[in-house]
Amino acid sequence: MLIRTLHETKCFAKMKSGFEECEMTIEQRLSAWMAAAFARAGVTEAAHGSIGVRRSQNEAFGDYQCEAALKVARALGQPPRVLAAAVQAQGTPPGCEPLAVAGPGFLNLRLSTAGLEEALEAQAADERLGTPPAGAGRTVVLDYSSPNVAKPMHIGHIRSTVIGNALDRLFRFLGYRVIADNHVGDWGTQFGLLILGYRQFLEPAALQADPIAELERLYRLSYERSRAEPEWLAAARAELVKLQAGDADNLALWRQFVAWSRAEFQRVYERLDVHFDLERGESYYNDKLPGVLERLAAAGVLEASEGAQIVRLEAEQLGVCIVRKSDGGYNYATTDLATVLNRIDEFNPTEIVYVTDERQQLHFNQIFAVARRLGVATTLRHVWFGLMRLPEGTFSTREGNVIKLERLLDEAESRALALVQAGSPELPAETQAAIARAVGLGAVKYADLSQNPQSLVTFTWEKALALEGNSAPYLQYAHARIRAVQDKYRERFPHEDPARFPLCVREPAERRLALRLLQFPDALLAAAAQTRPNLIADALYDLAQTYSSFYQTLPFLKAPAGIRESRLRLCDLTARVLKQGLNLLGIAAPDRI
RNA sequence: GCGCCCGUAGUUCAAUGGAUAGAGCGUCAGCCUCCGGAGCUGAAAAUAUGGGUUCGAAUCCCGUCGGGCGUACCA
Repeated sequence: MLIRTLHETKCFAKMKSGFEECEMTIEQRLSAWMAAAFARAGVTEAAHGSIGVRRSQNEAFGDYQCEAALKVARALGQPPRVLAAAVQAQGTPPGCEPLAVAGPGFLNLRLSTAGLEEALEAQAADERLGTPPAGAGRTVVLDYSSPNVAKPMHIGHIRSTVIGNALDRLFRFLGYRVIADNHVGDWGTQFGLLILGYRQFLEPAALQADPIAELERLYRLSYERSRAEPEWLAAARAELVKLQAGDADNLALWRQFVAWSRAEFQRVYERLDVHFDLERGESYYNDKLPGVLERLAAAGVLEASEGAQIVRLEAEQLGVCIVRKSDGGYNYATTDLATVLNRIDEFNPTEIVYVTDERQQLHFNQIFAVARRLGVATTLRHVWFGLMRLPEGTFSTREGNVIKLERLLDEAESRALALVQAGSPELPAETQAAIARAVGLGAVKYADLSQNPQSLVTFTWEKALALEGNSAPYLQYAHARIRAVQDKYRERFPHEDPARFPLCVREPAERRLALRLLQFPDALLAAAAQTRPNLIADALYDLAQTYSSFYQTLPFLKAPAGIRESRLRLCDLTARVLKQGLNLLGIAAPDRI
């Protein structure tokens, strides 16, 4: 598991004595207290399972709630409210008001004003905004994006890239050592067709203008012909065999294809602000494939069937996994196994995480099962996401209904630019363009990251480019507005420093904001544990909404001295959380938009 | 056929088995003498369907209907 269980986290926090306050989130601290209180009342986690608190959905029920009394009452033969009352009698958690027993047996917790203020001061003083180093000492290899050579990156690629990159940033922030690897599809049967197509149909002018578009066209032509002419297909296979045997001409051509593609990918990654530690394509593992077969044979799991070499996985309901084709060639299962083994040897990771679409579930389940047969103990996880499709159906290179990723980004930027020009005509054009890039790109990324990765998404321009409501620009706007307030404060009170004043949380709007701020670290832990960046997006949107309401309700600059500074500090902390959260999603938060 | 996933307001999405199912867009009604209206406040509006488990189900189990994906040599 990426994130330890709550119990383990508690132990971890205790080991680092002296830092307890910073090593645990509010929710973890209250959960630990609650588990101890239940233990004193005779109910242990060992006997009854994990006991903790969760944030309340409804503020009428306090800030946090515990429903453990309801869950274990039956096993104890006690009415839940009696048990809850017994826990209530154990005392009051630090920083809280006395426990309340409510409804059928809920225990409701409300942070005291002093407790809230103290926790907020600690968060404000912490560069990491109160986030525990949950990944310290752990290594994760993160495999994402992985486009195919000779094909343009289209909007179907954005999910793996953007979701994977958000997880990448999140894990790093949590203290993991992350090895982000772009497992580019640069080897395989498509190259036979491509080489043949290149020799037959190439238009040099088109190649010069846009190499990838031309390669894609060549591939499509060659593919179509292969379906009609068996001889063409056979010729393509022959070119592939030559390539794999190291034929100099074919190898040179292949290298050129890869180079063109990589240049194009790189251009997109730069725009997306996505960076990898490794970009090992499938070809990297080419010479390691025979070794995989040897290991499988040595483990006694290899079997011949219909001319192919397979591993039977019927026991796991996973069918059979072909590791060597009947023509002697290796396939992607072999490559992925070699990749697993290589990553373990080289990086000794705690776990390896793959971010791909849902269609590869069976494939990875097979790979993981075979790896276990080879004695691999490393945690292997497939984080899959739903396909992206168009209203009229699935993308298909052959049908030519793909939308290039770069076109989407261009469109996003130009729409954002129009807004910036209208809203901030006084800014220099260069600044406007930079803001438009941040806003447009943010909108595109956020559209993907703000929903559950596993849901199937239907692409629409309207949704992908939303600039208001639950969108990145809304968050960026909230952030920029805070920076403007701070500027104005410095202008009017040049000799004051808000940091010298305590935070006070008195008004309901302040209290709500304070709670949202303190819940940010828990959202990060949940997002990592569930590998769902949308939990970060949800928390940020909730925070920004709460902030906007706070902003409308209470005066800052016109508030009495002291209150004024406290509110400025709340603004500052909100801006920091928004900026950090957006950064984890790969979205910039400019000071002006 | 078998396997995986999904059906939530008009629409696009939320909701770690918990209390009154939340948002965006759209619709309707309000809010700029004040710190940025890309904003705020309010209203109408939803768990496909039938059973079951549970103190409690959108969530877990079974059936039905509807949709997506996969299912031996593409990756």
